[in-house]
Amino acid sequence: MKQYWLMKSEPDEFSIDALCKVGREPWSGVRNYQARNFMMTDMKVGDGILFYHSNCTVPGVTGLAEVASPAYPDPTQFLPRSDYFDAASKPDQPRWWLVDVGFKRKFKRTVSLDEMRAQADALGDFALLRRGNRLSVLPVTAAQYKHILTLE
DNA sequence: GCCAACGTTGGC
DNA sequence: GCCAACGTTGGC
Repeated sequence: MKQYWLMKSEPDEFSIDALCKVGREPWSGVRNYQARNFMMTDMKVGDGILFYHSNCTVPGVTGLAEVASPAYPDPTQFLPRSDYFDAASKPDQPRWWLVDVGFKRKFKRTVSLDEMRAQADALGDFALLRRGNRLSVLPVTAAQYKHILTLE
């Protein structure tokens, strides 16, 4: 059963255009257990992803991607020079896991957070719209995914 | 740059 | 196990 997800990225760090260019990217750097668990245990190759730009002028969904690999340990946790280094994580029992994300397409226009808020009735309970939500990887229902596509 | 919300850490 | 302190996220 195909599932759907929303994954946030700061466009200054890694935008939908950057993903388009490289085609596929290991989603490294997630250091939140809830977000990790989604990648580690729930995501399956081929799952759909809404690519979301955060911390920018117009936050919102800017394109589509897909889960392109099974989960594997995030290599950056073992790199002492990395911002994402985690001294407490041991290679025989990695703490942080990720999946590769593959580019599908860029939206013609951004479906903004404002627009999605305005569609709260149609979208129903949506983790992205919950107050104070800071999760960078979150589940989306098939109905929500479909509805957001109609807003493009 | 501000700040509310929230997760994590560590002392007790 | 509680909770204050602290760090981070992310909208504005």
